[in-house]
Amino acid sequence: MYKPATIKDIALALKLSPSTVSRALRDGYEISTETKKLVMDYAKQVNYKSNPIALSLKNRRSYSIGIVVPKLANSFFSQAIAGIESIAYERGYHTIITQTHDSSERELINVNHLAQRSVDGLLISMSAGTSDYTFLKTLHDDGLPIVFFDRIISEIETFKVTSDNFRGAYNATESLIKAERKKIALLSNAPQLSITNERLAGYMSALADHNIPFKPELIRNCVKGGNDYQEVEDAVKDLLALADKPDAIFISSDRISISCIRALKNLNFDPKEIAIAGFSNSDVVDLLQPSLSYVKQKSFEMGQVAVEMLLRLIESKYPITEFETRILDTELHLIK
Amino acid sequence: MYKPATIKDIALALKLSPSTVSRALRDGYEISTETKKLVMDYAKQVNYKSNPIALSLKNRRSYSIGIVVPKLANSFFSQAIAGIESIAYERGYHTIITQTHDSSERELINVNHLAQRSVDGLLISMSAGTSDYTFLKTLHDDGLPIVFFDRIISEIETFKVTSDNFRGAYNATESLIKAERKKIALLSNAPQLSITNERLAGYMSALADHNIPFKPELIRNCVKGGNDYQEVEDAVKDLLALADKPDAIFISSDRISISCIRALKNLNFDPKEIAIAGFSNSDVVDLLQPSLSYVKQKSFEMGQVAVEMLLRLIESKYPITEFETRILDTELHLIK
DNA sequence: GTTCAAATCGGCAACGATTGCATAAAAATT
DNA sequence: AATTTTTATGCAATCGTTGCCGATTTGAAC
Repeated sequence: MYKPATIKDIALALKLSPSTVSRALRDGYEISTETKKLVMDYAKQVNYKSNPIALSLKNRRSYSIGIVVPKLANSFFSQAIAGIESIAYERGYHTIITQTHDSSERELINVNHLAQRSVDGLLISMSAGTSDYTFLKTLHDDGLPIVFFDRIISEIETFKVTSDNFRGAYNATESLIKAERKKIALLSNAPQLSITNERLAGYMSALADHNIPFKPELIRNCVKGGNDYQEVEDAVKDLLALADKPDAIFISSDRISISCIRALKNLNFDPKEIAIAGFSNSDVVDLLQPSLSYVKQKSFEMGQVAVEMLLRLIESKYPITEFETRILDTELHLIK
Repeated sequence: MYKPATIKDIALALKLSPSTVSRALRDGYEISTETKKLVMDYAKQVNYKSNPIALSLKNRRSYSIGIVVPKLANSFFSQAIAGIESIAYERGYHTIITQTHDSSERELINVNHLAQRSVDGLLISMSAGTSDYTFLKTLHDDGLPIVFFDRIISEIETFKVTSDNFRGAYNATESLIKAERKKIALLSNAPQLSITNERLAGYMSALADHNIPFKPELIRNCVKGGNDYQEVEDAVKDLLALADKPDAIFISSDRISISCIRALKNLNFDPKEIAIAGFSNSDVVDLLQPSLSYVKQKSFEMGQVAVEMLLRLIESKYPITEFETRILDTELHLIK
């Protein structure tokens, strides 16, 4: 049975009271130098480490923050987490990472687990499956600091950070137009996500600005967000079977972009026939064949911004009522 | 300030004692039906959830397990984590994921944090940078259940699970030989890792079995394990500048495989001139150009096996002294 | 010699939940 | 009516730590 040394053990061994040991370890002014040395030496000897669980219980502060993302296998999120950690560690906080696999049940469980494990705050990017936010609203109303990133929601007023999805989608779509493409299809993500709608708006706006009529029949929603390859392949097959076949596809999500590339390869389509552009933060996107022009989000920076907002909330002495939503711009990488 | 409802709050509101409330909530046989209903209804009303921190403190059991991996952005590890979660959740355990970025300092901090947060056990795949295992040995000797997966060590006796790295490397190397390649270079990982040496042995054995002389000058160690692209590009450039230039490269690590592909592309090498085969669990490896024959590990299964071993350790009533090291076979995917 | 203050240290309580033991009240038995 | 049994509930300790108050000792000042 794993049982680390406690203050009581030290007190017993040294015939002191637990309070004295505690103060000696924290270098309290009321303890004599000899006692301090005695305690500290013995503590080192038995490898004493203060128990954060007991401290959490007493202080309701844990110096750890919870992270909830849909999928770690998604490069965007692992990059954002790296950004979060880079700041959090520096400021003395630990991170506890959980993933939901885009399931709202899992999300509910993970969030509650983190909240009850007394994390000091929560960084969350919403799952595609979630439409009921009351569990988050309850926690937030009870005073748990929460910051949303990337997949944000409007139902809760707090700090948020996301990408300029509108402009990213606009630019990518425009790049296809400038490459002489006229019939640009859209492979879209789950419709309840903020990013889905912003990207759709960017796509439509680019079409409008270039006097290309918007055709709803060129849009396919992949509600499983690329977690299900077959759904994407079916959508692609469907699009390419249209009488008025599209000559380009804009893909509004990372995982769907990958699946679309695979579908085009499996269906043996000529890359010249179909141009593709899409959102992707994959670190190998430049090595993929067929190749993809891609919109890259500033994932690492987004993680950093999010955690800085959260620490502001956590460490503020007075309740904060003025919130900000930061929008980070995106980078368009063209590939001929 | 975030402050969820406690048993005391309920007791006060209902004019009962905390003990009665506790027993009513756990459906104790000694509590009258009316009292139970009263308590349960009120608990639901104020959204009462038992505080796992308090329980951890009392029971020294948290029903959560700690996971320590080098890098989440590495597909192998995110797949293994998914495997771990698939079993852990089913058995009522939570997971706490941390990454070390292959830094042994970070590893030490994360492991200690998890141990003190009273996880019931630890699943760990070692960082490339670690050579001193005393911190783990101390925890293990103190009774903390630990299971190693993938990057295992021999210094601590416990359950372990890894891939058949020898055979994977052997088969991949042999496939290059069968494709008429005679001068096969090796891009290798950090030498203190178990997997590095096993894969090196497989490579050498395949050469020997086919009467190809082993040439040390064809081996390059990338000690940063592909975390540093430049290191890999330099190694590749160096190999291709040899007078007796290799006609194939076997790459013994996931991240290095990707970097090597990028290097070959950046250096504009003719794919026909250099055949490559390597370990990779990337989910887009089949879409990469130049293409790669790859050895895929059973990552998901490995996570499942590891967590099952850990739960055996955790839930065993008596100390376990007979340990097992499971070896999972690998899959070779050939690409012409 | 008396009073007071500083220097050290111990004891108690509390954080939230559980549980063995004791106790109270009500019901059943004699 | 007295006693036992059943039923329901409260008390106190526990986990590890720390804040607060009180106690003791020592020395100095008057």
